[in-house]
This record gives sequence, structure tokens and C-alpha cells, in this order.
Amino acid sequence: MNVRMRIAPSPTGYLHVGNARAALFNWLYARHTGGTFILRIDDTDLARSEPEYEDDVLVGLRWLGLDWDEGVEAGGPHGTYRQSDRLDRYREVAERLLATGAAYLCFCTPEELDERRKKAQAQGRPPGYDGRCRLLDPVEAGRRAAEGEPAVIRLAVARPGMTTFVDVVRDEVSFDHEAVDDFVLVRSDGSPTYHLASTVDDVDYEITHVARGEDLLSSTPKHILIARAMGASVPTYAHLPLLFGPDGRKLSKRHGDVSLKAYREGGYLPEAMFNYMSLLGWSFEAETTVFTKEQAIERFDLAAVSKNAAVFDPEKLEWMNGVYIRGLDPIEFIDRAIPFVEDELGRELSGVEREQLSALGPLVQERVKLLTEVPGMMSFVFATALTYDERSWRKVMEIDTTPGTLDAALDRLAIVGDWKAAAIERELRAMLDELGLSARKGLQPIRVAATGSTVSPPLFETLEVLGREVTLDRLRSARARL
RNA sequence: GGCCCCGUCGUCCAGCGGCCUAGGACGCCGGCCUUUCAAGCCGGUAACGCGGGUUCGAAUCCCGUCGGGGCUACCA
Repeated sequence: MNVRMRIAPSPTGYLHVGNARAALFNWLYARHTGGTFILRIDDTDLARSEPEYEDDVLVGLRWLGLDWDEGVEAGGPHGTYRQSDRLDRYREVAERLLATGAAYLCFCTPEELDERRKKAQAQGRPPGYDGRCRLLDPVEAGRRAAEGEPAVIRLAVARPGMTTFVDVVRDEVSFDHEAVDDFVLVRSDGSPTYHLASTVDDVDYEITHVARGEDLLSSTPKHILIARAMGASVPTYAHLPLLFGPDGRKLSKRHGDVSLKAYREGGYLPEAMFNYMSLLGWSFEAETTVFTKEQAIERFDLAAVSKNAAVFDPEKLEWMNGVYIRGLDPIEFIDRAIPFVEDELGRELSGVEREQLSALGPLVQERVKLLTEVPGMMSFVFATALTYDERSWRKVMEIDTTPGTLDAALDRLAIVGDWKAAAIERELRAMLDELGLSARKGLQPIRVAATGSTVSPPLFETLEVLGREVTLDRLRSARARL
């Protein structure tokens, strides 16, 4: 059987990391099985759907490296893969279910339903719809609807009854139909509900495996019932553990950054994001946490997905991002970092500046966890008038050996023959000997003078990149400021 | 309230009846290295929610209990 899986986000907001994780698991399994991965846009909620969000979904998935074989922008045998283009189809299915008696018209008003629900809940009964309109004569009901009386279409759920299915991650799950009410398929304005649209699409697109968040577990009997009523086969379901925020609740906006976009712009590498997210509810192997996309595809299995919810841990993600940054080819690192530097600078870098950046690149690369940290770590190179970090200045410039150190450094650096890190180091170490200073004490003033901070890339290389003129200039300025 | 799901270090995972005096990773703490900061290396901290069974033997199976979560819409 050819595996066909889909991810069906609603473009009502930026791509959520929970959805991105679900997309990732679907993609991994599709790739693992040599199946087909499909991107469908569930935009039945016309009021809240925005093109900007749809765009963000596409950009986000591509950024993560999740390519789709069918769907929006990729095409395929099923049209546009957008629910808003299939309204007629949902209507058609609903009419047929109505005709076969699998569904019925309901004229209860929202107010009545609300009232009855409250009462049921107060009495400890299942709060769902009580099925009252099911008793109506279909012909009579049809006439009322034709006359314009507002009506919804509900599925006639078998009662008594029970729906049982085997969930790939949770094994067998059953729902007594006591708790599955005759839910709405089509609203009184003629629009399909999520349950109808999503299930019809899954059937029409011949989806074989539905892997989605556990929040949809209790809706699954509804989807199975619709598929069966359509005379279609039921896909295999896999309900993925939910992603929690640090407070142990479903990850949502109030937890801060829940959009993938925030991570894309926050200096994270897609490889790291991919790796980290794949660990939320799954493990590559007991002792291994860092692995490639290919390795993940090779080993991924829905049946091995964990049942318990996972807390999204930003600290571990950041650590992992550092691992991936350090693993980057130096050229690649600079290429990826440059946009962040230019963004911070508000202008493009010149050729010379790019070279300086490249020279310092490998030294900075192993010191950052996020690409967004690069500008802060390199900006001193481009500064025309250096600003000193106040704490750094107080800590090392206001001690009594500093003036002498700077004077000595100035003298020695002026005569360094070949302005290279090795020569600079030789000269400065000789200076330390002469002054009887430890490297720790003697080099810090030079660092602060040259970079403005006690924290910087290694000093000798840094001075080499700055060049003799700029270095001497900065030492003089600092000396004058003492 | 009803239904459903879940319960191993603070967090993410490993464990699927004996290999467990419970393993890895993040974090945290300490040390080494060191021109700062990182990185790296070494070491440490820390968990089977609880109570009953089943079994020669239970983190692993069963029941209960407690706890957490999800759903409960003419949202998705």
C-alpha cells in the first residue's frame, strides 16, 4: 500500500510549532515509507484566513526542509488542495448522506441548544445534542428547509453504538456513542464544519495515515463515522502527544514564541529546529540526540512515538542550535550570519568588511548559539568610534597597571614587523614578561581598548583583523581616556 | 460535570519481566584547559506518583487511587 499522508494547516495565524512538529512527523513517516506527503490548506474559516498566513506556512515548511509531493503550489490530481475551492463537494456529500438517511436536518436554534446543554451538564449527562430533530419526518423537514427555515445538517450516529479503532501510538481506543452526539456537518449558512471538510478531503485524497495532535483524539470517532457513511475506508490514525509550555499546558500564544517564524528570525538553524522537534515525542536511539535528517528518515516510525505530552524546552533547543552552528562549514556560517549583521547595521557590508568578518568567522562561530548573537560579537570591527562597555571599563581600565600596559603595548605593536596574529602574540607575550604580568591581567586592557569589552574573540587574531592602524588608534584613544 | 488520553531525573527521551545498585541529552553544581568569553574534557546532582495484586522475580503485566492533560461549539 502506498502511504499517503497530509498536513492540513489553517491559515488563520503564523505556523505554530505544534503544527510544524506534526508536519515533521508526517513528513518523516511519508519519507520513511517512500510514500506521498501532501500539503492541504484548510481554509474553510474564510473570516479568519489570510494570504499572509498561508504564505508563512509555506515558507516555514520549506525552511524546515519539508517538501511536499502534492498540494498547494505543487499541484497534483486533486485540484487546488484548498478547501475553499471544494465547498460544492462538501455540500454534495452532505446531500447524499441526507438522502441515504445517514444525516438529517435539524432546526434547533443555538439558544435552545445552549439551554439544553447546560441542563444536561447540570444533571451529569453527556452534554451533546440530544437528537431531537432526528425524529422529524424527512419529507416534512425537507419542506421546512426549502421554505427557508434555518437548518443544520447533522450526522445520525448509531445508538446504541460504539466506535473502536486502533491508534498507532495509543493502541486500541473506544468511544461509546453516548458521548458522540449527532454533530453538525453543515452549518445553517451552508458551510461545512471542520469535521466534514477534513474527512471528505482525507477520503477523496486517499489519505492512508492521519498523524495529528492528540487534541483531535476525541473527534476521531466523528471522522470515522463520516468516512463510513460515505462508504469509504477509514485511514490509520496516529495521535501525537501534545506540546506543552513550561506550565504544563498546551503550547499556545501565551507561552511566548509559538510561531516557527519567531525561530526563523531568531537566529535558529532549520537543521537544529528539525532535530530538536523530532525529539519531542520520539527518539532516534537511546544514546543519541544529534543526528541528520537522513538518519531520522531511516529510523522514524510512528509506532515508536511516545504517548506522553512533551514540554518544549527552549534551552535545549538553543544548545542544539549551538551544536549545529559549530558544525557548519566556516563559509556557510558567514553566509548565514551576514544577513543578521547587515540587518543590525542597517546597511550592506562592503567587500573589505565581509573579509574581516570571514577572518573572524571561525572564532565567532564557536562562541554563539544563535545567529542573532553574531552582530553583537562582531560590531566592534566596524565601529568608527568605539563605545566601551561600562562594566568592562571599570573592571580592567581603572586599575593602576593599565596605563603602563597600554603604553608598552603601543610601543611594541608599532614595531611588529609582519602584522599577523603569531607575531602580535610574540610581541605582547614579551611585553608581559617585561612587565611581570600574567596573560590574564595584561591582555585584558588591550582587549577592552581594542574591542570595547572584556568579552571578545581571541585577542591576537582580533588585532590582526583590525589592522595595525585601527589597533594603535584604539589603544591611543583608550589611553587618553584613562 | 461527562468522555478520552497520559504518569521514569526540573525538562526531553531509553527501558517493553531478570542485562536496572534505572541509561543518554539539556539544565544545574564542581574541576581541568585557558589571553576574555565560549567550546571541549572529566566528575557530580537528580526520577520509576501512591496502594494493592500477578510472578521465583516488576519501572516493565493487572486493578484501584491520586495527579496532569485534552475534548465537550452551527472553531479548527
